[in-house]
Amino acid sequence: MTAKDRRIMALSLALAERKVIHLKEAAALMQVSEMTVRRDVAENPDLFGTLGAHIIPAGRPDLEAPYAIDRAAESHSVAKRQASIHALRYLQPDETVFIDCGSTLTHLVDLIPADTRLTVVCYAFNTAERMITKENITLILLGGVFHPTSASFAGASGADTLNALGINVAFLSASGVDRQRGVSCEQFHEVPIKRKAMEMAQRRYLVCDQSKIGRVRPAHFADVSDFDAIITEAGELPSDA
Amino acid sequence: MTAKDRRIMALSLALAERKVIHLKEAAALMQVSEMTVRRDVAENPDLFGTLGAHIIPAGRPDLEAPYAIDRAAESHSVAKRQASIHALRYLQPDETVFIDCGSTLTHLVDLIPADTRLTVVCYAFNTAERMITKENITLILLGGVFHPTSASFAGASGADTLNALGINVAFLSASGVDRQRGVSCEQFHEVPIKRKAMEMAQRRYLVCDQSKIGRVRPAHFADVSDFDAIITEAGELPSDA
DNA sequence: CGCTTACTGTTATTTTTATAACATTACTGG
DNA sequence: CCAGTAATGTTATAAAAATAACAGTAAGCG
Repeated sequence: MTAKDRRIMALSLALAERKVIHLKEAAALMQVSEMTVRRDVAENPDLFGTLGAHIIPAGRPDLEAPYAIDRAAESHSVAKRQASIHALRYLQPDETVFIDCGSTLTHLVDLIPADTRLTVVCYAFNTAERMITKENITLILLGGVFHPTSASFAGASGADTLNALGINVAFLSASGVDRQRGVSCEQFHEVPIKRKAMEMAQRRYLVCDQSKIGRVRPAHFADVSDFDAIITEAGELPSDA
Repeated sequence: MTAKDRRIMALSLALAERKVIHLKEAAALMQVSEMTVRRDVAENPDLFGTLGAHIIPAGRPDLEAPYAIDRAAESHSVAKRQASIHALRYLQPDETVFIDCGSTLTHLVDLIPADTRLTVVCYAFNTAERMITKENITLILLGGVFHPTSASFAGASGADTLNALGINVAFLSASGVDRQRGVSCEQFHEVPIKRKAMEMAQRRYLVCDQSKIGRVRPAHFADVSDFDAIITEAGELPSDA
C-alpha cells in the first residue's frame, strides 16, 4: 500500500466518524500539504465531496441537487410547515405520540422544542433521523422493509409493535381528503400501520395542507369523521367544511 | 410576522428540503443582501449552522465535535476497517445478509460496492443510514426502542421479524472474545437479536479487531465455536488461536 | 410629526480558499 | 545507476468569504 492509499484510507476513516473535516485539519492530521489533500479529494469523487474547504463523505445526493426556486411553493412547504405549527398545539409533553410518514410531519418533528419530553412512535426514516438527536425523546421505530418512495418501513411487525403500545395522540398525514370518499394516501403499505395507529390512539389528528382537500388518492385508510380534527395551514378545519 | 421572521422561516424551510444552501443562493432566493442572510444565520444558532459559506441546519453535534488526533487509533478504526475488508470476501451478491450493530460493521457497509445486489437486515441506525442511499440494496430494519448508546433498536418484534426471514450470512460484532468465556458485548438488549440472527443464518462470521480478543464484556451471547470464522484485521483467525 | 431604535445595505479591508505554474522529491523499470 | 514518471511541495495570483464600519431606510412611539 502506497503512502497515498494510506492517506485516502485515513481520510475515509476520519470522515466515517466525523461527517466533516476541514482541509487544513486533514492536512495537519496526515502531515502533508493542503495541496496534496486537495488532490487526494479531487481524485476520488466517489469517496469525497467538499463544501468550501470542508471535506465531506461523497454520496449525499441531497447536497448536490440544484434548488428550483419555486420548488418550495410547488410542494406547499410553507403550508405544510404552517399546518405543523398549528398541530404543535395538540402535542402535550410526556405523552406518547404516533407520527406518520410524509413530508408534512417532518416539519412537525423539526418544530418540537428540544426540552419537550416525549415518547414518539414512527415508521419513516426521515422522521426518525430528526428524532435521534433530540435528547428528551424516546424513539420507537416500527421496522420492516424499507420503501424508498415514502422513506418508510413497512411490515407485519410494525402493527404488532403498535399493539403493545399506549398511544395518546396520533398525527396522521394524507395526500387526499374528501368528505365523501374519505382520507387516502399514495402507498398501500402505509395503510395497515395508519389504521392500527389510529385504532390505538386516544386522539387522532390529520395534518395536511389545504391542497389535499377534495383530492382522492389510491390508498384509502380512513373516513374524515374518524379524526378528532383536521389541521391545515388555516388551523383546525371546521367539521362541516 | 415581520419580513425578518418570514425570511428565517423560508430559510428553515429550504434547509428542511435540501441539507445545505449556499449563502449567495439564499440571498438571491429571498432577495436580500448576503450580509442580511449572514446576520439572520448568526442570530439563530439554534436553527442554523454554517460550513464556510454554506448554511446547514443546526443540531448536528457531529459537525461540532473537535477531532482528537489519535481518536482513530484509540478506537482501532484502522483495524476495524481492515477487518471489514476481509469480511467483504464472505459476502455473496444476491444473498440475504444480517449486519450487527457496532462501529466495526459500519465499515463493512461502507465497503459494499454500489452495484452489489443484496437484501440486508439490520437493527442499527448508522448501518441503516448508510444503506438507504444504496439503490441495489433491499433494506429490512428491525424496529423497537432506540438505544442511543449503540444507536440501535431493540424490542420483541425484532426477533419476531427475523423468524420470518431466510438469512444466508450473519456478520456479528463483539467487544469481547474469549475462548473459554465466549463472545460478549456491552449492551444486554442486543443479545436476543444477535442470538436469533445467528440461529437463523446459514453462515455466521464474527468481525472484530484483535484488541477484543481475550476481553470479556458484560453481555455474553455466543461461544467462539458458534461461528464459522472469526475475522480480524489479520484475516480469518485460526480456529485454535 | 420628530425622535429613537432596529434593520438592511454598501463599501472597504482582511483573511481564507481556489487555481495554476513550477520546483523538488520519490518511485519505477530497465 | 539512470532515465522518466508520478507524487508532493512551494509559491504566486486570483477569487471568494469573513469582518467591520458606516450610511441609509423603515418601523415604533410619544
